[in-house]
Amino acid sequence: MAEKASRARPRAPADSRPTLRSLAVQLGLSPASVSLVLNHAPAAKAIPKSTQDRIRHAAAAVGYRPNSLAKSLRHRRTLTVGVMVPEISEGYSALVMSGIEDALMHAGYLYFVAGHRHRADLIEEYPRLMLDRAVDGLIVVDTSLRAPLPVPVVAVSGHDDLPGLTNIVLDHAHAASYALAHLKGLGHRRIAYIKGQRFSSDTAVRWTTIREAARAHRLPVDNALVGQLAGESPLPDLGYAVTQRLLAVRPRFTALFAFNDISALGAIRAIREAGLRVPEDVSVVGFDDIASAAYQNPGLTTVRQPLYEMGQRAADTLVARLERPDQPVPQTISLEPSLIVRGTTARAR
Amino acid sequence: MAEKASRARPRAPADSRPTLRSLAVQLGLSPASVSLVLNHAPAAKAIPKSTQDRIRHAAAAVGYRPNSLAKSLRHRRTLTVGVMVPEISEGYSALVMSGIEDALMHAGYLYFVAGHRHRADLIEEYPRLMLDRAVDGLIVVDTSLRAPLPVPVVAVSGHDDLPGLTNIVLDHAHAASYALAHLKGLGHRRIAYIKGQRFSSDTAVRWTTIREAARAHRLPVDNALVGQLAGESPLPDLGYAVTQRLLAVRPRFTALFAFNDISALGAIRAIREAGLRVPEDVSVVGFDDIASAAYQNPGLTTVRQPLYEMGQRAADTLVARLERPDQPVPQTISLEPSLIVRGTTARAR
DNA sequence: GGCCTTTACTAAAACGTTTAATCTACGCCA
DNA sequence: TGGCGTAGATTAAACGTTTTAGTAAAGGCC
Repeated sequence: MAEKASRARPRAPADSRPTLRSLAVQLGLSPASVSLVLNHAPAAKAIPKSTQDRIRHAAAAVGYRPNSLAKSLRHRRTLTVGVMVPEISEGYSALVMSGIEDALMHAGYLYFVAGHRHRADLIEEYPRLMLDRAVDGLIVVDTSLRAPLPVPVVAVSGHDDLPGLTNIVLDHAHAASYALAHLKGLGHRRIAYIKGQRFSSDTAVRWTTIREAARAHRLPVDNALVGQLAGESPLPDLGYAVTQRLLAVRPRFTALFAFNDISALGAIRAIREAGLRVPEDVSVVGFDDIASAAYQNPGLTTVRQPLYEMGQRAADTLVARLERPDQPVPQTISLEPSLIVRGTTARAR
Repeated sequence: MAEKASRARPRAPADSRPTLRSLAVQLGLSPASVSLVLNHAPAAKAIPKSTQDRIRHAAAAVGYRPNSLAKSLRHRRTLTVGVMVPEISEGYSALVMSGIEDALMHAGYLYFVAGHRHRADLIEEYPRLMLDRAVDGLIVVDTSLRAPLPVPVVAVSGHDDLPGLTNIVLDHAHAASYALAHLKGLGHRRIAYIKGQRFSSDTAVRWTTIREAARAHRLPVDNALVGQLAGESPLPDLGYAVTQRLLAVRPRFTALFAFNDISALGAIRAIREAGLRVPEDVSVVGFDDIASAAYQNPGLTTVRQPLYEMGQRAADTLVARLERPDQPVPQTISLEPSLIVRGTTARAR
């Protein structure tokens, strides 16, 4: 069957995979015919069943797998997308990526990942690198884009208005309202807030909607009780630092609404170190509902973002845009938050 | 300067990037010359400085970026590697990936990510998909490989002995010894253990080394106090379930050594729900030192794996193997654990 | 003036596909 | 006999690079 092992072969060194051409030679056919058949091209119907079978069997026998670089070069699409996140090693991005992964794999795409750590040069550079690799589209997570890109882009928690960009966002008005209604219902009036870092793409909307919700619920917002995360660390230390400052303000707040779960954890630590108990003395509400929120002690009360779904939705939307480029580009897709009440909130005393 | 906008261009439609050929045409040169110059090929020294400058300026002016599919097709290397992890959305993989990312980016590589969730079919399938995309090599994290692959592979926490495979491992003997010495020093003798899932690549070594360390420290190991994680969940629930069963065994254990931090968190919850305090009544030691371990309440005492470094080391090793294929393949690279004592361990009472 | 060397490039094949256009042999019909 | 349609393929260009082997012209040397 197979050719006898020969010391000097003309083509196809042992280490490289069979190619369309080598397969064709072996079959005594042209690469064109083999290609037509293996791709179920319409033109292949001119080729008799018997030959088709011969081709398919041979392909299976030698384990032929098409070289996708060559395919992509020809087709001008790679079935590959790029994903940009601030950090890989962090609850928020990780959950979103999880959703992205499932949806992309299901659609037959592979993806590159790049973590830019909010460094402006990398936010410029990575899209270029990925475009060089001919990605068909891009998903950016919690990353604000300056200029439009020459491929379809979907932004998770993005709020930029750029041509060719679809934003997947949370309904922040509802989110703020849920949290404040909950705290108000527990009797809290003096509430501290931690805003996000300036580079975080949700920071602005979140704060705007919080103030609107506070007004709607007739809750005062004391500027002295508004802190802001400063620094690049993806760890709770930033929330810890801000909270220490907020704790110095008198009269003391009875509840705190953090920008995210990570900073809420830091806040809780600061509160405890100040000799106060959570939730008996101070209630804390986080944001995101990252995986570890449920396993804190006590469990963290938080506004849940459907992060996995947001990732999934982003990937599905991108794939849809890639497969049907003639369809209109969705501008904004909004998802609903929910309030997860656990153990860090209690009635004000 | 630029050609006037014309309705019907022969080549290079507006939406596609300039190519080497279009650049050459524009310069009145052959693609060969342009390629030689832009790549600083040795043969380019025959080309006068003036022409070189002309080429480089034109390239910069039109923003020429080489098509890397074409390059890769020609060079038979893509500067791309594949990374396989069990879960993306989890502390362990996330930290390792972080290290991988930094090292790979630094070396000029991009990478695909695939999360297989320990499904055997995906563990088979993903390497194929990535090889189809012509990755130069593969990094697998906490994933056991059945068959050798036709590209260099580095495994983080891998213990398989396959040709072409480099394993990055922890010194498990030291890890076990540190933890048990610590517990023994606190007066614990009755210690419960949680083993990892069967599919976890560290499970076997870890347990072997724990028993050896126990013998060395003259600590008894009561089989009734040995549990094993069962199930696929990457959440603390598995540790919670196992610990509930272990808590039923009398006389009760005074300390527990969990397979990882995630399961330790579940264990702590179970212990508290049984009305016991951590660490006053029961000490708990985790493993890994994932990011959230430090921010538990109290902070989790754990055996730290240098996960970031392991990822970095894996990527560096892979790149080295790719760039110098003639060098011998390192079989095993071992890194040192350390014991991080926080608040979940205390003197036995 | 003849020969050699250097300078400044170019031609063309190759990487592995896809696909529109073309070809050949055959059978059939008028 | 000539013409035509069709089955069953093939050819060749194209995707965008790289790289070896070449070539034409100019300059140097005797």
